[in-house]
This record gives sequence, structure tokens and C-alpha cells, in this order.
Amino acid sequence: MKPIEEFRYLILAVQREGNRLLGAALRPLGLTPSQAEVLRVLHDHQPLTLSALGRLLVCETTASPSRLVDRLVAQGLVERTTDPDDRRFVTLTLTAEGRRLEREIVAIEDRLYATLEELIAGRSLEEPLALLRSVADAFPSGEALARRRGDTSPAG
Amino acid sequence: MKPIEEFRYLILAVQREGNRLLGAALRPLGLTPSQAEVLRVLHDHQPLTLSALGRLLVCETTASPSRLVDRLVAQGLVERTTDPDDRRFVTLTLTAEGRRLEREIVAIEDRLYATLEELIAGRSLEEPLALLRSVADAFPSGEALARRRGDTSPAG
DNA sequence: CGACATTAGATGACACGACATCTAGTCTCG
DNA sequence: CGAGACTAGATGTCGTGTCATCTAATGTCG
Repeated sequence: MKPIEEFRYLILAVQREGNRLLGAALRPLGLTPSQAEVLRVLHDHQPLTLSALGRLLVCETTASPSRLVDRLVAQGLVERTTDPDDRRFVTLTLTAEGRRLEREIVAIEDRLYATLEELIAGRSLEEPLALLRSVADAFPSGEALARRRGDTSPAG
Repeated sequence: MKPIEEFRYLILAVQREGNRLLGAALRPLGLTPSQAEVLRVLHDHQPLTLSALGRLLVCETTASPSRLVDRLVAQGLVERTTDPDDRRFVTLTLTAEGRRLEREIVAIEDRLYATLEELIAGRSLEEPLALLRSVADAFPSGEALARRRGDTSPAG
């Protein structure tokens, strides 16, 4: 197996298993990893339109995340209002319950990161990060991440 | 953003975009990336039972890949026969058409790898591979990959 | 042999994720 | 103002990916 091929499958494996872990940890909140990403991004950047949200999400890179947001609205975590100045736009904000869950998500993600750090066992992330950035930056979802790289929410 | 958090999102971004590229390249064959993985694994390891196939797949890590295989059978690429000695087991083999498509998949994947190598621009894969392995090996899909690491099919 | 556990696989349910298409609001320009 | 382009978002469809449950075949042990 070529190194680059192993790389591809390792990326797939790590993404899948990480997502499964996160999904299991989020289940008590009734949230999926994608929904959690929306709440995190809204917390840091609200108010956002649907397409602006889409440009900040790593998941859901193509279409606008209508249906992803639908479920959060249905759960009472996100408020969706039509912009009166241009009724094509939708404005998204967190509800009080959404803000509360966002804080819980941060705590859950921190525990996941601690687990990952253990598996990594002190290896440096520098070279892997540089390599992954060089691939991701060529694509929309990598750009989405680049936009969020400066986010500051150290104390939740 | 913490390094480990950026790492998580970069993994997600690279996996997603890579999958999209591969999906687009496979579309003319009428195959998805997951279906392509099944054909590749069957080529190298057939005959396989459903659960043995599942243990070699990085995608579809939990349940047995019944429905994934269903579509390949429906397309005439895989043959599914009941083991006469133990009728719980199903034996999977490639059809002639399945073998033909498998060779095309190899060519398409090689082109994807060439694209990735360009983006990587000469960076070493060694440290990233070691890091990813240390995470993946803790999980079933990482074990699946470890089982395939020795696969030899240099000439298709 | 017969109840019961075990096992392989199938299936139902739900949320994505990607693509294509559709609708409705706004803008441009005559 | 009005036709057509443009834009934001909604929606239909399909194939996963995951969890839970179900069915059917085999094995175990009395």
C-alpha cells in the first residue's frame, strides 16, 4: 500500500471514529456532531445568515445548511427570522437554551480532545497540521476553517 | 483555536473534500467511494463473507455492510451466494464486470493520489502517518486498515 | 430430541452529505 | 413600470453511516 493511499484511509478512519466518539458523547444532549458545530459557530459569530453560516462550517460544504438548521429550530435552540430589509435572507441566532447547550458542547469536546491527546501520546502536531492545512486550504471547507482559525472563546 | 481542535476539523475537511473529489471521479462508473472500496477489497481478498468484508472496510465500521453490497449485486458487480455448509454465511465474489471496474477504480484512485501529492508539495508523510496510525489503531476501522496494510497488488 | 444461547445477516429508523432543481425576493436596465 | 438576470434559500432524491431490532441458522447442553 502506497503511503499516500494509507494516508487517505487513515484520514477516513480517524474522521469516522472521532465522529462516532463525539456522537456518543453528544447523544445525551440530543445533538449530532454537525448540529454541535452549528451551535459553536453561531455562538462565536451570530447573527449569521444561512449562507454565511455555510461558509463557516466544515461539515456541509456544498449546499446551504437549511435542513441542518431546521432541526435546531425545531428543537428550540436556534431562532430563524426573515431579514425585513431583504426578505431573501434569514437571520440565525441562538436561543437561551441554544447558548446553554453550546457551553455543554464545549465541555464535551474538551473531553474528546483529552482522549485524543492521550492516543497521540506526546507526538508533535506541527508537521501533521502543516500537511493537512496544505491540502485543506485548496478547498472550501478548508477555507471555512481558515476563517475560524482566529476565533477567540478561551473561557467559553 | 487549540491545535488539537484544528486537527479535528482539518481531518474532517480533508476527508470530506477528498471524498467529494473521488466521488466526482467515480461518477462516470456509476460508483460511490464506499462501493469502490468494497470492489478493491474483494479483488484483493475474495471470497469473503459479509462480516469478513466488514472487518476489512474502513468505511462502514459498525454493522455488516448488507445494503452497501446489495447495490453492487443489483449492478451485477458482485455475486452473493449462500454458503451451503452454514447457511447463515454469505459468500461474496466479484463478477467479470466487477473485476473490470476494479481496474478502472485503481486508475482513478492513482490520479487522485497524484493530485494530493501535488497539494502536499513534497512534505514528508512520515510523521503525519505515524500520528494518524497512533489514533486509528485504537479503533476498529484502524484495525481494518492494519489488516490491509500488507496487501500486494502492484500491477492491479 | 428440545429449550436456549449464539451467530450472520437483514431491516427499520433517522440524520447527514452531495447533487440537482425549484421558488421567491431583489436588482438591472430598457 | 416590466422582462429577465441574479441571489438566498427550500426541497426532492439518493446513498451512506449509525443505532436498534429482527429473523433465521447453528451450536450447546440438559
